[in-house]
Amino acid sequence: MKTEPDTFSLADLEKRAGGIEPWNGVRNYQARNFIRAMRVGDRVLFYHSSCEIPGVAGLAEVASAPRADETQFDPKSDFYDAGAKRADPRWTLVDVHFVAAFPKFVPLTTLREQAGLKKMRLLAPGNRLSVLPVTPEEYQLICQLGGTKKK
DNA sequence: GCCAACGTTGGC
DNA sequence: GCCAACGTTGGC
Repeated sequence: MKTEPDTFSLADLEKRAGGIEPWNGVRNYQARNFIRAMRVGDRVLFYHSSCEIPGVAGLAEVASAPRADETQFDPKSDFYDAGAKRADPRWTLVDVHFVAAFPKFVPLTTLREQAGLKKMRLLAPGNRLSVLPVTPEEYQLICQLGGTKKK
């Protein structure tokens, strides 16, 4: 899951009550569908984008079932969607729970050097999705690069 | 700040 | 349903 650290970083997540934040504001159908496939306990790589050194900052996990993103119904929200209906919500979120900051930040440049990550969705040209699937192998390799024992 | 990539919108 | 225009993302 991607976030701009200037807006909301892994350190910000850790400081939240219980280390939990509802991941609102996703407004792309493909990304939404990935969220809808999430289950409690799913592991998350926490990626910092649009910053000085983009890369994976650490680990989080899914802490709720997918549910309606309330900001779609709030006219005052930046994420308001006039076309979204209560009876059939258009946009979905999960709660994200802090797990750990990597002892070693894993920059995007390092990810690109890995033979084992050639097919990773995050590294595909023109990728713009804020939520992307990761294979267990990719997850494990990136944990090793980050200096965290695999879980 | 630039630009490539891609999603969305809206005219037809 | 096509496609040009436009907006956004995000690395560099």
